[in-house]
Amino acid sequence: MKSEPDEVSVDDALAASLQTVAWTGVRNYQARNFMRDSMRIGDGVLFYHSSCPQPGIAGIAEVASTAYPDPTQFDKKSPYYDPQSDQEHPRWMLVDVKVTQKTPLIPLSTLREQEELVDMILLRKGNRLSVMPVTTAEWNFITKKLIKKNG
DNA sequence: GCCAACGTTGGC
DNA sequence: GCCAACGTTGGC
Repeated sequence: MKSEPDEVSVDDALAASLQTVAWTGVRNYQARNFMRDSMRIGDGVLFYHSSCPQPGIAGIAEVASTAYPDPTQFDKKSPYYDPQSDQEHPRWMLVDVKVTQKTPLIPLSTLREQEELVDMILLRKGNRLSVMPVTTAEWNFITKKLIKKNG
């Protein structure tokens, strides 16, 4: 899951109550569908920092809620306000995300060097999804091989 | 700031 | 249903 650290970084999430943040602002149907249809509480999440000086994986998190309507779509003062959505039929859904571990940053350039990750959706040319699935093999490689356990 | 790639919109 | 125009994403 991608977040711009200027908006919500791993540190911001760790500082939040229960180290949990609502994943507001997703306004892409495919990304929404992944949250709405494919996520289960406890699923692992790679917390990715995008649109910043050092894009890359910055932490490990987990899905902390089932999907529910993104409140910012109804907030006229929010940059994510969507006048075409309505309370009875919310267009945008989100999940809560709980950060469990801040990791040393794994830069995008490092991810691209890994033979095991050539098929990652995140790394596909032109990919613009902010929420996308990770395979078990990719997850294991990243969390067990790339992320050095401290100590 | 640039620009490739993509998603959405809307006329037809 | 097609597709041009437009707006956005996001790395560089």
